Amino acid sequence: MRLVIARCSVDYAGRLSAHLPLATRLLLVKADGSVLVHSDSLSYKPLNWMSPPCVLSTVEPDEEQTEAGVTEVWKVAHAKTADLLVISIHEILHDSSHALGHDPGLQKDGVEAHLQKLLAEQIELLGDGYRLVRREYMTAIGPVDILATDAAGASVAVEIKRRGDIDGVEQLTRYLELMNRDPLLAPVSGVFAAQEIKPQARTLAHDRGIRCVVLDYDEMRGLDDSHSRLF
Amino acid sequence: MRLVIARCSVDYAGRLSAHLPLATRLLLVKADGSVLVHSDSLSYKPLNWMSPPCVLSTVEPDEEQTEAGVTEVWKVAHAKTADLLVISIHEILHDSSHALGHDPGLQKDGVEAHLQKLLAEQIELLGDGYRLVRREYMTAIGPVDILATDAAGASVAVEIKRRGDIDGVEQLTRYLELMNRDPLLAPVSGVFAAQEIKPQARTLAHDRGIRCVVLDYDEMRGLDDSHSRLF
DNA sequence: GACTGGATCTCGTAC
DNA sequence: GTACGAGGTCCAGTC
Repeated sequence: MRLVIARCSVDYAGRLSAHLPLATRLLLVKADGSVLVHSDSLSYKPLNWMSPPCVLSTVEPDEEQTEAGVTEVWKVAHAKTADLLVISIHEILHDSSHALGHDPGLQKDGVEAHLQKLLAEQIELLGDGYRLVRREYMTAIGPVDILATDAAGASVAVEIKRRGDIDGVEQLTRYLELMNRDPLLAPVSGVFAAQEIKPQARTLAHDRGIRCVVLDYDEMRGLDDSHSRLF
Repeated sequence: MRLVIARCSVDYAGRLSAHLPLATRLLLVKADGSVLVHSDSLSYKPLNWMSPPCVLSTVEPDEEQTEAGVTEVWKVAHAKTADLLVISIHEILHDSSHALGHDPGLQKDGVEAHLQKLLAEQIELLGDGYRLVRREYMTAIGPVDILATDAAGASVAVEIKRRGDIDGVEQLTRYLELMNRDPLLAPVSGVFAAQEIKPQARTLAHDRGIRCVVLDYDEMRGLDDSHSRLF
């Protein structure tokens, strides 16, 4: 990764035309050749950029550009499309390169895993007297998201999805079939819990005697104190 | 703007939970307090970030963290929501700060200006015998995008929009009223040109005797050679 | 490979 | 302020 702080102007021609007047900015050249132009505010999104695969070439400024104060011109061309990013550099204030190595990448515990954790902690949301047996209860065909017991002590298998679709109902149905063959567990009833349940999924679930529960993620997060552990 | 290259792990808790295992990354702290975490590939989007308004505080690692090799912990808290980004730094390999000053921001010559330029160059798209008089033809209430003449030599005012909405038709109507009072120009007919024209706008335009022309941006760009000038 | 839908979407603009 | 639509959308999944 190469970090350059430079006074520069930038032109982009591709799906649109855009221009950045002369100012001091960060030029970020990544190992894959991609280039990002960042200003000192307005986070997240670069002012301008070129996505990989692309090729950076440095060329000498022509006479006109030299007179205008340009010392160096970067041309970043996309390898497949005609997109072109031209960075006209007037002055380089900082230039350093760094070997970062491979990045293992982002792990999104994401919403489904988080919902599972929250619901396990707030299992009483399913009804009075409900108690958690365990998360990720293992069966021969895979783990059930949550195994609980109701007020009468009967087993309840819970399948959690962010968006409740037919697939999720089918999945829960397979678990229920299998678990109901186990005399130690049977009878096992099913709960299909999701932030949003599609009408088709709801119909199918009801048809199979599976209860549907819509989860209010924000409210559950509000009740939860786990993210305060980071403080 | 502060640039830090560091071996670090990152945790985010907010609208979702996410974790970045220990690796070497770029930490970018902007003047507005926002923080971006970038890896050396996969351009454009940071691996993780915190948007302004937010507050960065540096805290000492606790005993457990120190034993794990953490030398410094950054906590970036959003000012309004409960979003929190925690960066556990194991080693700082580079650290520099730079005053960038204000950025004039991106000028999207964008599609409308580009369409205007292209249509001026390809004015015959409006019909055989059409000729360009000038772009940005000035009137008392503002510039008309394009003034042209048709095959008979009569004046034609062209309003160009990316998306043709009712507003654009109203705008062109005002220009036409004004220009038709000028005996040197009158009679002036109107053309409403856009990549996409909404049904309501089309109806209104036809009702006022204004012709609608849908522009094929890609095709016009294909005929154009101006963006090749950048090469 | 094309297609589809989600996103810590972001970013405008109209209302 | 909120609501709606577009984005150089990006991105990951599926067909």
